[in-house]
Amino acid sequence: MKGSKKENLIQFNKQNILLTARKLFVEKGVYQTTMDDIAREANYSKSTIYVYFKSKDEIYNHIVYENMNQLKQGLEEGIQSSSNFEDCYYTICNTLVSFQEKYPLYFESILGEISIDQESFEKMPILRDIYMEGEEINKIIENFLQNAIDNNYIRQDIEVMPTVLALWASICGIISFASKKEVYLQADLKCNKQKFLENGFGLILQSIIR
Amino acid sequence: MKGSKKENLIQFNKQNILLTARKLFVEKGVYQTTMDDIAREANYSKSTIYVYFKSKDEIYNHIVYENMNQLKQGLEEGIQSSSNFEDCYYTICNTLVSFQEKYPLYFESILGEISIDQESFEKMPILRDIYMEGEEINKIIENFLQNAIDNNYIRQDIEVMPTVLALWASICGIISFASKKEVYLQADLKCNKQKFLENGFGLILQSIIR
DNA sequence: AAATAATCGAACTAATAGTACAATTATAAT
DNA sequence: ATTATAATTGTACTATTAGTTCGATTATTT
Repeated sequence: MKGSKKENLIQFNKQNILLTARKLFVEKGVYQTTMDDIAREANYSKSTIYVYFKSKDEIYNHIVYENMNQLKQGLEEGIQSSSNFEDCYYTICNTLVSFQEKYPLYFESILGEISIDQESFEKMPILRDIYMEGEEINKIIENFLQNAIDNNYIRQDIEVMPTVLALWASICGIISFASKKEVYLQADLKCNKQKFLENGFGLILQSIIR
Repeated sequence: MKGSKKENLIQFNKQNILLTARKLFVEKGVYQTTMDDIAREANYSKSTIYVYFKSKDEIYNHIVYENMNQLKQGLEEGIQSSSNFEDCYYTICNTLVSFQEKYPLYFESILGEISIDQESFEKMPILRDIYMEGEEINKIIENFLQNAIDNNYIRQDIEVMPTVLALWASICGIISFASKKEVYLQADLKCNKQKFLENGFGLILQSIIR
């Protein structure tokens, strides 16, 4: 079944639609992009769009999934190419920053407005993929932290999993804030985004370091 | 002008509408609540609703403002009734948690999806009030941190303002995460929300403590 | 009682997600 | 080459809802 000519065509069409949606979502915003827009721009009729995707939401979530996958790869590569603990920590942070800058629309979604109940999974299977991709990203950070503990780079008294998630939540919180309040930081605080981020990441690092 | 019988009546009607909207937003969700719903439930005609508020968004933002005001008061009271630095820190955290639990719909908005440009302020004056209320909340946290530095409770090498905001962003990030992923924390991690929060707040505290 | 202001109601526009389905076109099988 | 099958299209449709319009009605003030 897979790899057949037919299956390939289906995937090709899906990708076409997703690419167009991606482009339009960035250009005009998700809400302002209509299904008619996507159909016109991708050169399909609206009916055909609905053959490939059940709803606009499903299109959106497919893009979220692709982005998560990309983020996961970015994290893996970044971690592998890092030489020491601190380097690795900042690489993870910066990968997240780059991701937020590249896909500001999707960053929040990736942080987890995603439901994890069976019913949603059945209604929209891509949600399960998103969930699983999230799990894998967690594991990556978990490994990083466990490694740091084993090698005595950081405090020995921490519980790995809750700390992984708290770290993740804090770092994402800081990135999200920096992005939303960039103008404010610059104007009222004379503190540019980059400096704010470095300061924030440094602070978080202090919380786990030996 | 203010305090006149007429002005009072206007305020009374506005409050009526806001209270109804508040109730319906919680009951059915913001998006699922229509202007017709609000009009019917509040016993005004739709036309009258539009006399008092220019749009649904304006209604929403008025509620956000009221909530921010409440949060500010909560923070002020909490801080005043705290006896020492750590107590105060956790009081601030818990005030935020309570707030998120009481108004989950509005928590994210309060963290700052609010624009701060002149144009938005002119189109919808309540946005300026929201902005200013945010500034005051910042000041409260700033005072708390400055105090702690002065009294040598925490590290002396900290730049106050960026740290205030990084703290705020981290704590809110953790709260937001805990709320969105409560089911996941419980099911997959056997870690209840309360424990996760305590752990997370403790971590953040480590980052500023002496 | 007349003038003014607030409110109402009901019909309207415009936008858009999603559907229905018959007509058309491309692809595959015989 | 012809037929059967599948994919695609176009068009018109439903349903929902934010926001508008405006003449009629009701309440308040003078």
